[in-house]
Amino acid sequence: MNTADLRNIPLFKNCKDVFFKNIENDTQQRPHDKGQILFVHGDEAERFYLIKNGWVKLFRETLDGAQAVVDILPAGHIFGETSIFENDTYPYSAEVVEPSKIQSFSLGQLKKEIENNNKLALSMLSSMARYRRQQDTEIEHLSIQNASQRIGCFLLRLTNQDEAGPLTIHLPYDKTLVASRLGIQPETFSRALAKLKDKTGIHVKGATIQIDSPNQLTEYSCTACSSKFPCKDIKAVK
Amino acid sequence: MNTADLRNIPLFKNCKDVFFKNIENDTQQRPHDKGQILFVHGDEAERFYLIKNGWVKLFRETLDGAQAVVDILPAGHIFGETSIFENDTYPYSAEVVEPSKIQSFSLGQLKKEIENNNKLALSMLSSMARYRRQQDTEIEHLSIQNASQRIGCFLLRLTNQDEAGPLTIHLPYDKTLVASRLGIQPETFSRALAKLKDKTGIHVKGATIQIDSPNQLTEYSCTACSSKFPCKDIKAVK
DNA sequence: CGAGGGTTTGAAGTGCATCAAATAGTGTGG
DNA sequence: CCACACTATTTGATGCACTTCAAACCCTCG
Repeated sequence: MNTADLRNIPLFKNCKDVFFKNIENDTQQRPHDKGQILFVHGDEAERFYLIKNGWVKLFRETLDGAQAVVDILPAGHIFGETSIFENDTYPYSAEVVEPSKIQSFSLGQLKKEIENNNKLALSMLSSMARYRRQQDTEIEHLSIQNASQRIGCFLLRLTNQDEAGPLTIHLPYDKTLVASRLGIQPETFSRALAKLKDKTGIHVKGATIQIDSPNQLTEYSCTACSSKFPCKDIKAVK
Repeated sequence: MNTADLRNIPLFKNCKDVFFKNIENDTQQRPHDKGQILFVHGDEAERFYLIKNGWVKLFRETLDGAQAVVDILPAGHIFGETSIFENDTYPYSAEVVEPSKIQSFSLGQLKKEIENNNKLALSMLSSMARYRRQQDTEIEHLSIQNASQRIGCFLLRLTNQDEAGPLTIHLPYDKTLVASRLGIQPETFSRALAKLKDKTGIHVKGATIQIDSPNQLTEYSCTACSSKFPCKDIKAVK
């Protein structure tokens, strides 16, 4: 895969060359190691980021050290861009979870463009609405689904949600990370996945999971969700 | 209190008289009884709503009957307006929980205005960003705070968050509703509130709660939250 | 091969849900 | 103003789900 480009982000589909020229004028790109913190929740925000390749975890942390994972993003995604509506502070912390190449851009430029380009403002509204839909669903899942159902739901959203027949998927990142993404402890994740195996006949071998009957999985998980499957809006990896 | 008016909604602060004239051209208002359903998640959305007085619960429901409360809104709030970014379907159901007067407006008019008035688009972006902040916090609370901490947090967000001394508040609606709002069962709510009483020295008498030491409450609840108190952004009743 | 991280398993404890029933509170009609 | 009906809230008893702590296992990679 080629590295990601700002021009391919749906959010910017209505932006003209001038915008890209301007914003690329003030850009930085560098490789980051696993574990590196890009910024911390509450930091003053001057730049937004594009993942050229790798993975980035967005999270929030409490005083007593507990962590809530907001999202885990793959290449092609931007983050930190909403800070312009958050008093110019980052609404979460960002940590690189795989060796990654990450590019950053000026938030000021973006802000200027949004204020003058109604099309961009509308795109941003759409993208925030999509995010909102996902968060609403996330809240619902946290309060209604049990651990196994959440895992099942996550697996289904990793598929293209079209095929009825057997299919094989790979977890996009460590089980521990998947667990944190779903608000589950690693130990519980392991046990809950075993339970899911019992209930839905999936086969697990390391990070590879074979789903013989997607129906059985939707039966098990989507019963405890208000969205009807397929739910392409709320993919596990967007 | 007077009944709420569209012109006082922050979202519309940058709209001209023409807009209000147009939109008020196509308006309906009527009283609703407790328990009435205004629309259901997934319904085609043609109108958005303003609560003139009363209370409205927004929620989602799963196949097996479980319910996740999205929010509970007082007079002066609009809802359903984001449907224009959700394929013109409502992203939640709405139920009147107190006898209420509710006014509705054309989503088409709103959409037209947003597409032509960049100021309005920007206001909407701000308002969606605020919502997003609240949702992020909600997710964090659900996965990190225990029931008593969530209640404590809720109580604190009912206050004006300024005074250090003793203060008295009233629950804005039934304890059962508060419980559902916080994703807690009524029985658990009752017990968790009792526990909170022990831990923080608050006094509870019906819907009236006296907080002798707000500090003790923040100590107890805000330790398990990533936002620092005061957190006026994420009020319990907005 | 050995070190280290990721993953699983075991044992025990905690918190919340559930079901059932008692109690408090509110509004109604007599 | 009282008794009744109905709802909201509390209390008790029990079970299940998830967490925690500890230890074993497994896999990968130098």
